[in-house]
Amino acid sequence: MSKGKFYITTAIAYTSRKPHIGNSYEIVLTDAIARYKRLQGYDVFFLTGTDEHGQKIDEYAKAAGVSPKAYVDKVAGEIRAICDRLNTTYDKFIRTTDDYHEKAVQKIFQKLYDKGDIYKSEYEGMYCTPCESFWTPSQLKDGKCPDCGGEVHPAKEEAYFLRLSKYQKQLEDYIEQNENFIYPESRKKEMLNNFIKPGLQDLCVSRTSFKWGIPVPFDGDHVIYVWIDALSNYITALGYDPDGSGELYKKYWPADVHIIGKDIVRFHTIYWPIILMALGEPLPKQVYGHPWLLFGEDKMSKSKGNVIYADDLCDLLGVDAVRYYLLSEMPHANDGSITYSTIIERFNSDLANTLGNLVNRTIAMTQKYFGGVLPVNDQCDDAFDPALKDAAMAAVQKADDCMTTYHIADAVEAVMNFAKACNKYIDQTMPWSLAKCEAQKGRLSTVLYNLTESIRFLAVLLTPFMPETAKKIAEQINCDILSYDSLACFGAYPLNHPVGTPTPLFARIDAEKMMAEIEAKQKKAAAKEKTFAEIEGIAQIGIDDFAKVDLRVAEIKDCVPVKRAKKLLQLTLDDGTQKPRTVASGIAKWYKPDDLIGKKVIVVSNLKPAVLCGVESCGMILAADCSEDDVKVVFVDSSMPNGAKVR
RNA sequence: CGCGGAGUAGAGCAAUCCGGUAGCUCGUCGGGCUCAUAACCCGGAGGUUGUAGGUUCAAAUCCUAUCUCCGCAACCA
Repeated sequence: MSKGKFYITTAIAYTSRKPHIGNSYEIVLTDAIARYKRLQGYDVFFLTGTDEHGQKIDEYAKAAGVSPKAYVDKVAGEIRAICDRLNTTYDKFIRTTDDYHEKAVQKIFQKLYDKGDIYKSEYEGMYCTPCESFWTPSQLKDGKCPDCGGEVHPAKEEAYFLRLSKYQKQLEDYIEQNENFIYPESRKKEMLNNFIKPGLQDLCVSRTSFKWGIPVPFDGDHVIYVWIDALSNYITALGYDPDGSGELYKKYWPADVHIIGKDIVRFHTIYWPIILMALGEPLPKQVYGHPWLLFGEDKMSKSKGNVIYADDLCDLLGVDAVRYYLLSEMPHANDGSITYSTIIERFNSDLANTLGNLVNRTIAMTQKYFGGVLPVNDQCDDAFDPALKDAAMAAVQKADDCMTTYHIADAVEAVMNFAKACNKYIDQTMPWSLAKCEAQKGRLSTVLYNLTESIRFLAVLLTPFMPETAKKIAEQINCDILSYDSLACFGAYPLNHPVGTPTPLFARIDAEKMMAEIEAKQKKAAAKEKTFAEIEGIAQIGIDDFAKVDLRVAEIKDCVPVKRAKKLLQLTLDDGTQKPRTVASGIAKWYKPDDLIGKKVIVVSNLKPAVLCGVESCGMILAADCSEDDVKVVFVDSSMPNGAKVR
């Protein structure tokens, strides 16, 4: 029985590097919602994928010494593998380098251009010829180029713009008329007050500074702005085509909800709706900006070897435990945190003790007292029974309320609270005591039946969150009545029906032992990282490339903090020339001026000057990244003369 | 004074909009039970709600100041 269609998407993941566990939250969250909707009978289409264009990827690929395409193929593969490992049921995995997507995006761009909503204009500014850079009047320093201090002249560069201004009123009306469009509420105010009401400026939607993108169809010098490219995936994946869309598109668009991180709400609630309005297509019904998963103790960093990846965690604890943790630990509005000790704690207390033990003890008792088959009886009810049944029905209702507002953690909690109610029911009814008296057999049978039926409720309710566990529970109670509709009333579990064998669902974890293992693993990873990993994959250069870098010994004569900058120190160096050299360095966190004055360092003397927080920096001093959060300047012997060339 | 978020029991969070006995989970301590995975059930201890003022009969909640932490931006040449 279908309740209608439900189209749900994640943001597509940027293929800059392998995602850690925090990045994996979104796909699990979306999967839980998708599974829940399917369970309820919706015709669900669940889309995820990867965003593979842009300057950053171009740069990463260069650093790795491979082509952008080879780079994104590798990372997209890793991302997809993690989605699969997390047992997510996406219906389609789109890549923005897919041929059909690129073609459709070009058509979209063309259509908007033909319609006049994208227009060619000029990016105006002050141009510095030697630096090949544009500057706005406010960036200029005394009317000169802030980079080199040279003359600038007014110049124009052509670019394509999207007419956001035209749709401002229409967007504002849509947001105000559709209360739930931007969710949660707080983000809606943020968008309206900060961006829309002050007035939208037309958006520059093409780039000429790099090539790794989809070319503008009628102007090969430009590539399409990555956000136009990326956002379009929600419709190109369904076969949207300005000249006539496919069946999937007709069936599923508009999206019922876009699940995205809170940092990209702006793109999804301003640019995206306007693109759709310009195309004449309906707008998504809702955009949910979820919070981020942060890291409790230390910051994760490769060099410490403590980056938590979803697949490693799955190896350690099992997929469902990871899903359970992500879904139950993340608050609805605030950022959540993750540590190994909280994962283990939750695993033991919720999964092993509350849930696993409940299933185990119930089935064990059924086997022990009735050989696994509960005889039909006349349902000897007791005072505790209505409370249990009410709790079951309440859990279904509460979970549903929470799921529809995307309070996933609360929905999970509602289900686990019911498991606790079952444990309490066992203590109240004391089956072991009933078993001692033959006259109580009927009552005992009723109690165990109620428990088995309750466990069936749990199996169904847990399906969206822990699909494998739900399946295992169903097997142990030997029951395939698992539809959502079967929760309409208490008592669908068949009478006189054999249960399976009790097998622990989750083995308790010895926290100390596991922490020791993890630490050992991290040490190993950190050691490996320091010696090899950073060096592997770096593109090789020739001696002539190196010769371009001019390194000199210099003495730090003076050092002051830079105003308005947290990380910068301004150094004055004696590099052997007559002229003192000023260099800005981002080491304020680790060094005080007094630590540096009088010391000798190595300076890259022929680096193009740059202005940082108002300070003109001519060159840079060498320093080592000792770990993610520790930097040490390379000091050299004081006997080296200032200005000596280092090679 | 760049923008924003957050400071509540040992830990993680709720209550804050719209003032009215500060709740929940984990841990801890005590008790109970013995079907079960040292599990389960009950109870206790633990908080002058970051700090200082103010408004009020009454402040975690409203106002002012201040400190700290975290994102973003800027910036790590």
